[in-house]
Amino acid sequence: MVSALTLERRIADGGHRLTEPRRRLIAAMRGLGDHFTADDLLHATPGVGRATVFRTLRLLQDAGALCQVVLDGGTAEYRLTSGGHHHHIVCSGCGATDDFARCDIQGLLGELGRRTGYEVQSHRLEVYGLCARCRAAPASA
Amino acid sequence: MVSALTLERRIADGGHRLTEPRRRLIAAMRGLGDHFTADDLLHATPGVGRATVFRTLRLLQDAGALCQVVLDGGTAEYRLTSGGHHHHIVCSGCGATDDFARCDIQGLLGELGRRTGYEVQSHRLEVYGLCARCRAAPASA
DNA sequence: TTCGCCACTGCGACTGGGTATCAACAAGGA
DNA sequence: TCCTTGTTGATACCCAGTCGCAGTGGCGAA
Repeated sequence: MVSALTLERRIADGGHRLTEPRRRLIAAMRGLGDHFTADDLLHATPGVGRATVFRTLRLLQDAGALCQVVLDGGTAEYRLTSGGHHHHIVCSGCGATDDFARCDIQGLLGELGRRTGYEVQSHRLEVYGLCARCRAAPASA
Repeated sequence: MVSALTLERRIADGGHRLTEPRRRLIAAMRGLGDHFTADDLLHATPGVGRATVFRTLRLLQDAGALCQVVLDGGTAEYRLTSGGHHHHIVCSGCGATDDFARCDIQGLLGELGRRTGYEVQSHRLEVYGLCARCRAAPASA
């Protein structure tokens, strides 16, 4: 988890202003925990406008402090991150997410580039499964 | 590319009816070529309702004859496929897509499962880059 | 060939997630 | 204190996809 201090510093370091709505959104993100939707955030910060929520989400994404997780059904969630190249493993039972940074598929990507003629630039890898808690209690939500 | 005959047989084999709108949608998919959006399909089949387009897309996805490709920006396109586990490499220049079936990341997934406690069930891998044609003519769209 | 069931249809309203516009506001440097 | 300009909330809009429903037509049975 990324500390709120770091988040605030990232905003300031990016030449952006540290306004009251942004502080409240950051606090709400910490309160919401591991993963949240834009709608969760919207409800957690009454008085902050819808557009501001999405603008701040994009700001933090651009700053590398937040990333979007595509769930199995195609819906999007957000997750605070310490930045850098990484991927997600998502629990299809409870929606919990985890990061993993190691993705040694460079060999695969290299061969793919040679075979298809593409110049590979980036990739997106999402892994779906059941977390330990959901495996222990399959009926939980 | 999958032949229209195969598509029609897949629908019939699944216990579904081969109706006129479905025939027209299949013909349009062939005409649209490699990859298309729901909107392309909608415009290529005037008179066929919006809901029917999406219902038929889902039907073919369920039948394994069609797959959804998530582009770099998060938007979705569709692509006829011969089925089976595979992934996509997408050109960020012209939007062309290619399949690739080989994805030897079982080692990575296995280690990931052990380390995180997840029971890995599935994964989604999309690779982005520039196709040979776009590399040759960078200004093309 | 006709009949009848029910899967399928088009329509149109709706939803969810996100963006655009704009006038008013406020952070923070001079 | 003033001023610039980045940021704000409200609201309308967009896009992709879904839902509900009454009418239609595919296709197996008679």
